[in-house]
Amino acid sequence: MRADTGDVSTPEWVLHVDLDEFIAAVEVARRPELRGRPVVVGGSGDPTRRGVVATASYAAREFGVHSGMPLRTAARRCPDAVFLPSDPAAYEAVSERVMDTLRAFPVVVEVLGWDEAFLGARTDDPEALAADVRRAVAEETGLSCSVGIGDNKLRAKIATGFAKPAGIYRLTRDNWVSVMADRPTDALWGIGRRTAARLAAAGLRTVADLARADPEALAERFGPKLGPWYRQLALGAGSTEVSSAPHVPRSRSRETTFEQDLTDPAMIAEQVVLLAGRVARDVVAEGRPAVRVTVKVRFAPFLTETHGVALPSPTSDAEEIERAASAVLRQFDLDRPVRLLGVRAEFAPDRPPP
DNA sequence: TCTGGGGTCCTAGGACCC
DNA sequence: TCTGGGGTCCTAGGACCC
Repeated sequence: MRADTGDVSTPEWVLHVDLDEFIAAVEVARRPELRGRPVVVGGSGDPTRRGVVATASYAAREFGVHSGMPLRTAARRCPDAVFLPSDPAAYEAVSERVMDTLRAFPVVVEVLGWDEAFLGARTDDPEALAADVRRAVAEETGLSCSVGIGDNKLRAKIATGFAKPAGIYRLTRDNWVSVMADRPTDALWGIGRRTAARLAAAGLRTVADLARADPEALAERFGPKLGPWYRQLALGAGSTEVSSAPHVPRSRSRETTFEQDLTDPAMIAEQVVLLAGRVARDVVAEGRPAVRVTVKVRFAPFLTETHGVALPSPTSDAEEIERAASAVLRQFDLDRPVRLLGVRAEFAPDRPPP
């Protein structure tokens, strides 16, 4: 086993641990007077400005406030909510403590984001392990989490939805059909609103419909990989490999939505250079050179275009990345107001072993 | 629902080559 | 020479996720 690949286990059980209302819970932990109140975290914390909800506390969700909703809408639905700005550094720090708590168990921990992880475990009693995990996380961090137990990652992940809040739920081949068959296809992890609508247009509304569909017809309609994969999701099939290997990023990006749309080309060009500079610092920190630079422009009202270039040679040099981004910007027709600018650097893909 | 920011992966079409 | 077919690479866009 090489140190940089981490542990890979093929476990008897996959547990999916997901913190309850994570970002809101972190904020409440440092402002105890907010406990039980509707709390909405996102953007600058000012609901009159552009931004969306990162996390709403359960009290705020009762008013119909949810992640991704514009802050303005959230304020309309729940005028008494406390609005707070996002503080990524704080969430990162708490997340680290949670993950360390999980790593203290005899399991393989695969981090999925700030507030989620898969655990690969060999145990006769996954419910007891899940309860121990919930207790340890609460003791070490004061936070509540929910745990999905599955015989693969897909089922564990979906199980967590049924466990929330503050619970434990087991979803395996034994109860997959009885629990999932009649649910809409977007109950599956990987099928969202748009794909669910396209599937419905093909007569496939439920998980059972999709499980019965012909893979070749799905490939024809949805693509050679995606079509058959959707059916595998409906069957509850998924990977059982849980890996603690550190994530190797494919790209780094920075983007900004402006409070007021930009129309002055000089100002747009200046912002692209600033974003490219931030990306270049991220590239240097990553320690691998960029091979491609892409610029994203979102025009008012909400039309997004991207253009990119392969760099002449891999580089981490800020001036080269800024120059590339500026050159790419010239590919756009900047004849409409711009609400968002973004710059992304891509790294070389992993080389296959010789 | 007037729609953030940071990512990943897949698809389709055109270019290019033999 | 009005014209095949397949493979691969590149690019833009879309969908999804947290």
